[in-house]
Amino acid sequence: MARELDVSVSTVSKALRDSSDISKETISKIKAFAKQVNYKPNYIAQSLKNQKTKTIGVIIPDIVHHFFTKVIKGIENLANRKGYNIIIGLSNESLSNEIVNMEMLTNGSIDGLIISVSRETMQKQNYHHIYETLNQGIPIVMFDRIIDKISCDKVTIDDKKSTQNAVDKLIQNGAKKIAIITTKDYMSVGKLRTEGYKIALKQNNIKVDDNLIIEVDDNLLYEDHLESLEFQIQKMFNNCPRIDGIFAVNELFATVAMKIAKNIGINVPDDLQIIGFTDGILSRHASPPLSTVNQHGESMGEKATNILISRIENKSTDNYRTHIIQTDLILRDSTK
Amino acid sequence: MARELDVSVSTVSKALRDSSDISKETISKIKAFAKQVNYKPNYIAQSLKNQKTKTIGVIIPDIVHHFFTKVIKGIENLANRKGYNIIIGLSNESLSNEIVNMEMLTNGSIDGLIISVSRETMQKQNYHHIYETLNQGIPIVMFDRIIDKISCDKVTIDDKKSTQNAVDKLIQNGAKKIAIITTKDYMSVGKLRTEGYKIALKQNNIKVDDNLIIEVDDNLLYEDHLESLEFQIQKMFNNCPRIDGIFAVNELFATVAMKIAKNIGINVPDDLQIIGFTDGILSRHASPPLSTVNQHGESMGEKATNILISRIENKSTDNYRTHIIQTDLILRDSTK
DNA sequence: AAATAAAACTACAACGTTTTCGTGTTAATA
DNA sequence: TATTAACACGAAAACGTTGTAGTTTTATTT
Repeated sequence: MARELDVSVSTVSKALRDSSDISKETISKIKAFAKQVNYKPNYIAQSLKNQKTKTIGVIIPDIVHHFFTKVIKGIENLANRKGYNIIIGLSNESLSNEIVNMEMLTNGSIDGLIISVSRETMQKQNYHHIYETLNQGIPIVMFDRIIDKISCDKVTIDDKKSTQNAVDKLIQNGAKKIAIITTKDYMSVGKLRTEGYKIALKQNNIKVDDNLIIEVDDNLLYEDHLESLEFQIQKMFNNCPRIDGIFAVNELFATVAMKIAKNIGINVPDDLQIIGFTDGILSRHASPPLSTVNQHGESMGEKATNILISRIENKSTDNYRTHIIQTDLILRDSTK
Repeated sequence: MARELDVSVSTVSKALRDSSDISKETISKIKAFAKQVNYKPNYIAQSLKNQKTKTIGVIIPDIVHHFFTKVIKGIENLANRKGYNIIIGLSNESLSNEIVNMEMLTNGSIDGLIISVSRETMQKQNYHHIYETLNQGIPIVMFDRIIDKISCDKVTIDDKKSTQNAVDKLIQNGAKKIAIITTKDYMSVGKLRTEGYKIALKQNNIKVDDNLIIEVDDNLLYEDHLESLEFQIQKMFNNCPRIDGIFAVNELFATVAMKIAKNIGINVPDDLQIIGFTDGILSRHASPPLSTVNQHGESMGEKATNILISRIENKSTDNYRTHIIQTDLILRDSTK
């Protein structure tokens, strides 16, 4: 472009950035020409020069998942408004995939990272790659599945309290024998929600019955492969036919539980009340529609992005905080 | 790194790439040191040098959508295996968002683009931004919502034929009065599927009844805001109570139709058979589970990626092809 | 007319790589 | 011993920007 207009590249660069030491005529001449040839400054070169990519990395365990897509939507929205692009990596719940993805991104491609770690990462407690990224000076914001011992910014919900409120609601509605369908212990969210469940029971003087705590190993859970889940829930109904409340840590568990209950002639919500977690499409369109805890995934994504960008742009390295997104209970027809 | 080892940057660069004119001892010395300090070559600088970013842009209308997430999963998977990153833009069904996103990406950030255009883009038939990108020499692969008149690679399904097969199945199962719930005409997929529906009827000597073609304006359709959809379906049942088959162009329409039918006492599948489109989570967990046309979103994403990458790496500009992904009919309990 | 100040523009280094070409050292050959 | 070949390494340009530090031109003042 400089060649065509017979000026120096510096002049062009400055003209486009409205520098004060270029005359008005030259500025408008150059801008006109730039528009004409549809000139766009090369982002890569700018990134190299400024040591900023204006790109945020996002790593999640799975994209075919309502909650995560909501979060991404929130991230993308705010990021775009602030002039950032997002580049997405999927770990598929695998530690090695997570590592590969992080290595691909932490070579200068991104200014910061938003991550919800894989199941395997939590299980094996192998956080080496995360520490390394932080040591490289790349800020990280963890969301949803967070790791307490890593010091970085975090955005999550109060899993314990949210569950407690939901179970409280079941109790207030008259339920006495309340089961929880949760995940194995290594998942932070499953663990916390189970704790919340227990607290709610205790505070209402209901004894915790281990037969009513169904721990599903969702390692074994794939798309159409729900047998073990169904089997465990079926067994629970067989063992304790008088269950009148179920709290499920996600909407799939809640939906499947409701289906099985209906199959064996239990009426929802008259005989059995159910509350799930995550306000997804399944809950909304189940029959009856499921009451759920709304996690506000989009707000979560926005919050995470906000924190990350201010971290990127201010470079402060202290005062890591864990931000709590408020949940609320959406009452539909699976509760009285 | 060169400084610390007291060699030149060229030597380091060559050593890491196993150049033949560096001695073995030096190579191993440098590699050892590189590993020790966890050195990673800066991608941005490489991109600038090679004029290749090893990044694929993906623009879709919505990410909170089962089909699109499946496609992304396919894209990400293959892209990663081939050493590419993906960077995602969401148009939110808006033309201006689509344009903004494309401009953010076509400044050197990506080597190629995979896109499913927004509803507004189809409606207004404004393809300026797409032509511009192509003129810049950036290869594009369109999927699902494709635009015939643009010459570039495309990946899609045979909407007409798939629908025809599904409606055929309904007819073979004994349905005589079959409705279709589709979208307004400006959506290529809605239009094609409606055509397929008509062909199936005609081939079976059933007269097309316009009262049985429900065109939903999904501009008006937001998450919880299903009133107009429900109203139109309700009206259809009122007008033609003897409907015994429904083909819906997506799983939401199918699910809602089934819900309304059940509400007014129609038994599925005995009195009414339903087939939807897209094998999503709703279809699988509806009661009864819905028969659907499976679009194989993941294969679609993989195919698109494959085509794009070979286009990027071979730079051939001719022989644009439209690739058809085979669909199949998943028969569940909403059909006999 | 000379000195000074202001305005308008350019040269150049830098960002971190890769690559081509060149140079110096050592070893082999005549 | 002189010539050449093979080997090991380094210097420098290039990718497309930006910003600093000039340099040239024009205008203003004495």
